[in-house]
Amino acid sequence: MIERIVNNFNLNQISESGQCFRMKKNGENIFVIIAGDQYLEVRQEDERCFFECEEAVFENFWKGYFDLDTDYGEYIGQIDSKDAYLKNAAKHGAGIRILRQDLWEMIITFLISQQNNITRITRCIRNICERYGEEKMTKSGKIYYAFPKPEALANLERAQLDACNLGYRSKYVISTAKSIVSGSVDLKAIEQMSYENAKAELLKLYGVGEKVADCICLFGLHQLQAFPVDTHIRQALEVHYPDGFPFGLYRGFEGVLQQYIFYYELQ
DNA sequence: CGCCAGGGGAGCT
DNA sequence: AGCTCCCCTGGC
Repeated sequence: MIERIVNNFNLNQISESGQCFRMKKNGENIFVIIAGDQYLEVRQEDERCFFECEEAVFENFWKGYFDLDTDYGEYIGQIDSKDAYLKNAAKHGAGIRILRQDLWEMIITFLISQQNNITRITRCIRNICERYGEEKMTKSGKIYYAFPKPEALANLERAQLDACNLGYRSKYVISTAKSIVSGSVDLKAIEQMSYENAKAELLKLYGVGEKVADCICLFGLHQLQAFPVDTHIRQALEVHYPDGFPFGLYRGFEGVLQQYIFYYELQ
């Protein structure tokens, strides 16, 4: 078990901020997170965090996954002192971090998220993992399921994904999986691209529009300048920034502020 | 180019 | 029963 003191890190807020749908609260301060083929339990007591894993796995995977080497206070400190709304939003969600999640998982996750709610998105993801992801076992004998590989989804019939509760999003997932498997869209290449180029490439995928592409850039590529605009964000910006959001003040970490606003508006 | 119906329900009040 | 859901595609 690894013990760490971390500032500006709150698993409750991260799990509620709607960026990760494979993080489950499992008791008062205990969270289970599945990422790729890894399984982790974390217990959090304010700034004290207890990660149930080996040192090497923590150093090589989870530390990066939770973005623990980044000081989010640096971002919050740069907020315009005259902007009371944004300051309050950041204060309210100061424990949020932008996780470094897998690109492929984020593509499918945010295809499913469109015109959908958190409860159902979580259920959809669980369904496809349990049916089409590889079954794994922890050292203590707990069964869990990895995220299905592109090949596993590309060969499905629409009805099989309909049964996972995806609705009309089934055809997007199958078509996108086919594009990845065939190599017409190259994920390894996208990981090396600038934000603009990566986004343009993602927009080639059937079912990926402006908003979903930005979510993928932010959560799957850690492109912090991506600023996904959904109906809630649009409304919030119209109310609090009638003359436009001051993107120029926050170059390079716009997406972090987007998360603070999104989480703030959620409450 | 702008507009908007339709997709297929399920979750929440 | 009605409204919403971190929308995108395709047709006009």
